[in-house]
Amino acid sequence: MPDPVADPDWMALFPPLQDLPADERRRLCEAAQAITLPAGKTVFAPGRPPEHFMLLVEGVVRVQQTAPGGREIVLYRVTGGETCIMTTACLLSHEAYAAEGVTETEVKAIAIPKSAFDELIGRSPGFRRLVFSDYSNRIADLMHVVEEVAFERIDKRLAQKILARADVEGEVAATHQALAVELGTAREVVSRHLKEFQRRGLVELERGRLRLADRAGLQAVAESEG
Amino acid sequence: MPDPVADPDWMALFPPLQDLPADERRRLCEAAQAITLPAGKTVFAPGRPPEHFMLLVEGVVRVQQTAPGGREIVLYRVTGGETCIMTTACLLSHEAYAAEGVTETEVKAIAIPKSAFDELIGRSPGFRRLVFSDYSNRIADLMHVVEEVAFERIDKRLAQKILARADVEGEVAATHQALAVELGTAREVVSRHLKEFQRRGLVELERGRLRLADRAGLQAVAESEG
DNA sequence: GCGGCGCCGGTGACAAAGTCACAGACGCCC
DNA sequence: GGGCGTCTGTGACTTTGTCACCGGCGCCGC
Repeated sequence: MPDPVADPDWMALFPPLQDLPADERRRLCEAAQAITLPAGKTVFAPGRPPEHFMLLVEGVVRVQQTAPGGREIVLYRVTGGETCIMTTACLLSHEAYAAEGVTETEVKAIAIPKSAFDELIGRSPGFRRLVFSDYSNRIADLMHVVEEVAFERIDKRLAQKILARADVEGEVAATHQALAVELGTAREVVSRHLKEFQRRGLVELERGRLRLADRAGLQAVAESEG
Repeated sequence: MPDPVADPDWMALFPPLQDLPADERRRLCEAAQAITLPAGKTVFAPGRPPEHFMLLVEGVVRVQQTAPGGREIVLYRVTGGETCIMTTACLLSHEAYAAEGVTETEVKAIAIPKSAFDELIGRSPGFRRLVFSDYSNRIADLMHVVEEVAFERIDKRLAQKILARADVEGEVAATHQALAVELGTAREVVSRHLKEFQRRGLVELERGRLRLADRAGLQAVAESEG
């Protein structure tokens, strides 16, 4: 029978932690602090050093970059069961944040003090794997962003994005501006392409939302070459 | 007096390793294997899983991405005293490479078997710091690339690049194609901008090389706004 | 109810960047 | 010297990004 102090609910999301001996789990749980953040809050931003290592339990954090000129681009999202790499990187190498993190939903997370993090990393091979694998995934995400931005056509990327963000009804709740930030482009560009999609009968547009009218057609655009 | 087996030359490049007790250093040195690669060799590429963790002792490895259409972009370079993150990431999370690594000079490196790497990571806080800090630096590099590609003008980036690659004489040995790959753009675009730089008296062009004629002028372009 | 204000989307004109096709120049090797 | 591959130049065109400005919509306070 599990010990409720050494096995809180959130720990189920992080299987590697369960490899730890019970007494270490207990110490970890005592050091950890559960926090809840509302949607739309800035979690981290350039110029604010973090103090804790973060495990995200529930919700979504969007990580994005803002250019001096005001244009923005979404880099990746952190969801439940993942660690916040930016925070980790800053904690471990004392560098400044180069990006900004914003909660997109209400977020529940576990904060672990740096000292406890260091100890865990040293003692638990599973925890190391967790952290390293999150790092690797972020690097893969970033390389994907580079590839998209540098080489792919906007219409293709836009089609991919709205297909990915559509709910089961085929509805996408996003302004043109929000989609532009996803792609790292300008709002006008998104507006024009959406207009063209509409002309071709691929989507129907409304203020602040759109509906997929021809999924197959959009798929064709999303998978088109060069 | 240092033990020549436990303190080979290359270890001086990796200070954290010197924190290890002498017997562990010795074991590490026995497990490690020094390798030398000629310039222009592909070190890793999508589809080939690595078997060793790599410490780069001397030389430069260029890491780049190739698009289906054949266009390429340089992501970052690995130099002496750094670890090869792509290799590490692949070793630790069993993912495929998403990029390609090519030696730009002759390269001397130390290969460490996965098992020895795991042990080191567990035992040496300094070694962990080394690996994590290399990870963080790569992430920072990649975010910088995203920012440049998504938001900066080509002429500005080109000016920065040739300033950075010029030797003390102000010479840059690179073809237009090579510069295009650095920036992730097309060769024609580079040719036209260089032509314009020449017209303005900023550079002198030759086949396969160019010379800075007006460093201050280029600097102005490199630092210009929007 | 009405007047602002801020966000949302639309548009035209233009500038910058990327694509395509092709041509000439240079270096090198036989 | 001829042939070949790489390097560079160029024109015409498409796509993307920028700028300036518009009207519409919703919301809030009065």
